[in-house]
Amino acid sequence: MQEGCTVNLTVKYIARKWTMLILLELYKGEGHVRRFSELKSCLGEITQKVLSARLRELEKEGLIENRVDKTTFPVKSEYILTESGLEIINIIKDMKRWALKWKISNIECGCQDCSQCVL
Amino acid sequence: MQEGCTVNLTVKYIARKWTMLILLELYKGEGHVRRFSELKSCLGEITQKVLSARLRELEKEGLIENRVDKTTFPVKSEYILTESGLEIINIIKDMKRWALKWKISNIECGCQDCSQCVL
DNA sequence: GATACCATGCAGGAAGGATGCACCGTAAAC
DNA sequence: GTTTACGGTGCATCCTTCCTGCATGGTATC
Repeated sequence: MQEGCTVNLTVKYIARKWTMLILLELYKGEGHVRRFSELKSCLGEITQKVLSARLRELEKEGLIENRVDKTTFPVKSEYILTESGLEIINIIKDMKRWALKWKISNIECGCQDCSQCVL
Repeated sequence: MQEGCTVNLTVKYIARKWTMLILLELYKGEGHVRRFSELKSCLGEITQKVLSARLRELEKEGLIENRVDKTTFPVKSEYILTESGLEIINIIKDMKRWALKWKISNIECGCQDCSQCVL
C-alpha cells in the first residue's frame, strides 16, 4: 500500500469533518434518501457551504447520488446512498463493533444511549 | 453518532498520514513485530519525529504495544500489533475489498501490482 | 570521542475547516 | 413588483491542525 492508494484516499475523505455524519443521516432516511434542507437541519451546526462541498465530494466518489426535481415549486434536491455507499456503511458498522469491543469506556459514547445510534 | 464519538475519532487518527502504513508494516513483520529502526527504513521518507509520534498515538489507543529491551547494546525498541490492532487490519482489508470492487480504475493502484500489497 | 538507537523540542509552512457576505435562478405567494 | 423558500456558488479571512526540517538529548558500547 502507498499513500495515494484508494484505501488511503477513501479513509481520508471519510475522516473529514461531517462526512460520516452525512452518510449516516442518509442511511437513516427512508429509502436512504434525504433532502438538502433536511440534512442541513439534522446536522445542526453545519453551514450550507460545507454541506454542499461534502455532498459534491461524496457524489464524485460515487457513494451518493443527487436527484434534482425541477418540476416542484422550489427545487427539490435529494441525495441517496448508492450501493457502494451502503457497503461503506457496513464497514463503518464493523468499526462500531470494534469500538464497542475495545473502547467501551469512551466518554462521549458513554454520555449517549448507544442504542439510539443507528450504526 | 457524534463528532467525538469513538468511531469518528478512530477513523480520524487512522486517516492521518503514515498511520495505516505503519500498521501494515507491523502486520507484515514476523509475529507482527517490528523495530523502530526497521519501520524507519521501510517507510522511507518518514521522519523519526513523526514515526515516534504515530507510534505513541497507536500505543495510547491500544492498537500496538511497545517492548523496550534495555539489556541490549543500543536499546532495542519493538512494536507489536495487539489483538485490537489485528482486528483493525481486518477492517482495513474490508476497505480494500470495497475499493477493488468499486474503484478498479484507480491510477496509483493501477501502477502497482496489487498482489504485492499485503492488504 | 565516535557511533547506533530511540526519542523530544522548537519553528516554519501548508492544508483543512469555519465564517461572513454577496450573488444566481426559479416559482409561488403577497 | 417585491418578498420568500429552496438549493446552491464564489470570494476573502481567520484559526487550528498537521507535516517537516533541524537541532539536541540520553545511553551504552566500541
